[in-house]
Amino acid sequence: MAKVLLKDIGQHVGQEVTIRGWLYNHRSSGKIQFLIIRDGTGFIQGVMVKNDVGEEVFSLAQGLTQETSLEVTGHVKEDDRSPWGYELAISGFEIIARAEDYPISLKEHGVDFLLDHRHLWMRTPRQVAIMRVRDSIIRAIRQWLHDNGFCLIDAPILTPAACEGTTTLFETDYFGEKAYLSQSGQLYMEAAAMALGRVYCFGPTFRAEKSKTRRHLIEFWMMEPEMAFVEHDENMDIQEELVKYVISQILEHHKQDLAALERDVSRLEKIPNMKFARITYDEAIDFLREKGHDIKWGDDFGAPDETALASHHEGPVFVEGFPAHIKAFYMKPHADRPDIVLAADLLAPEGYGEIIGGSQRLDDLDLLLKRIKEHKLPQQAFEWYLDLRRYGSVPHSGFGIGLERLVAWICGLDHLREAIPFPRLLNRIYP
RNA sequence: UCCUCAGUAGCUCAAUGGUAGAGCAACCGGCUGUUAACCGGUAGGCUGCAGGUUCGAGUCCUGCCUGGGGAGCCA
Repeated sequence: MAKVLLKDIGQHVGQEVTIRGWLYNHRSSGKIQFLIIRDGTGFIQGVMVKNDVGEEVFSLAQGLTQETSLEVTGHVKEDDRSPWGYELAISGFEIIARAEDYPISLKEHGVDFLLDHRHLWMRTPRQVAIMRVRDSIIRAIRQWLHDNGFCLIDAPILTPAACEGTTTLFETDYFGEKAYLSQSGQLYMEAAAMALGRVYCFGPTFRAEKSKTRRHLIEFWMMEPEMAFVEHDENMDIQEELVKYVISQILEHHKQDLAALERDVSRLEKIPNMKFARITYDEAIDFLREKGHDIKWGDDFGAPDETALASHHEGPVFVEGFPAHIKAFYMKPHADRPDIVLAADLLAPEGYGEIIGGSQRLDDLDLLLKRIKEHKLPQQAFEWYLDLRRYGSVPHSGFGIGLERLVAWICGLDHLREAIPFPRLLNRIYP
């Protein structure tokens, strides 16, 4: 008997097959039962008729509970009455393990309850769709980077000091010395870019901030490309191409998942063929002041500011040329205007906020030393980083993509916690 | 840290200061095409915790705890 995955069930119409999975839902009538079975790759409606399987099998099936694991044998048929297009006319089944009192019903649940049961919540169709899209987003980014000459370089997770020195770090004990969980692999990528030219890292990052909004996670995944001999404008060109490639790949391969998520794809479909808007920080401030926002030159954007800027554009928008004092120490100043830096944030449309932050890096040793002092950073911890400027410094640029924000935008999620399998949130580390 | 909302059955929610209820899930029964099936029945509660006001508190007051949404910060 052929053991078949549900994603391939269409190739077995007319055949007797065996499937293995879990009971998603069960409806019964006096002499006919409907068993909705999922196996991780798809769903199918199993139909069991009392006259076909006999009294004993039929009554055993009556007592099946939600999420009981099963091996089911039957005849595959096309049928429009099934929501999945195919049906299995069940001839027999075996219980692998009976589930007791499954907590997640098909009705609505609250956020707190679902997060406490994330390990089971994952089984629901919506969450499965998100995880599949997430997987493909990661693959698409890797594919594009690989095709464009980038080499994957893994950055360390345990680090001796703050990479950027600003945000709060998770402290841990490193054989009697203080160590910190990485909040960025960027500085290490700069070293790697001097070795291999074009590199990137992809790993978890940790921010011990008391952030409690839909746009924040304590632990999230970031992709950080870094490129030697690439300057500010080309940096943005590369980001734009990468984002367009990812969107087009997901639209091509995940129509069904996006439909399951009830994602309106009409706005996404325009992205690959459009030119991303680029505005300067100066223009952004003027625009926001015209709109009545309480902001002046030199201020950083708040969430409502970002939303206003993004909603004024149909697609993603780059904001470039930020005041130096609100940005990180390693960013290169503009040649004619030393008060601003060659940095750009990419804001996603539809209120999803900043998905990429990038900049050209400061390649001048003396200026970098000065910035480290200004930011009151321990110079000794950055000696290796300063070496990159001592031994053949070159212009270079890079950026960081927040994976979960990209997933949330593409899937149309209203909270980042659904964009990662096991979210770490403020005061929540279970399960 | 601040602002704001909430906490009642396993889950989602009701209940003018006056005997704590429904739907779903569980269990029992009915139904040959169900689509979060439907119909009938059974069981299920120290109303987040601690005080207070009151003849009487799920409801009003105070404090605490837990969680949601937002701000700041960021990807």
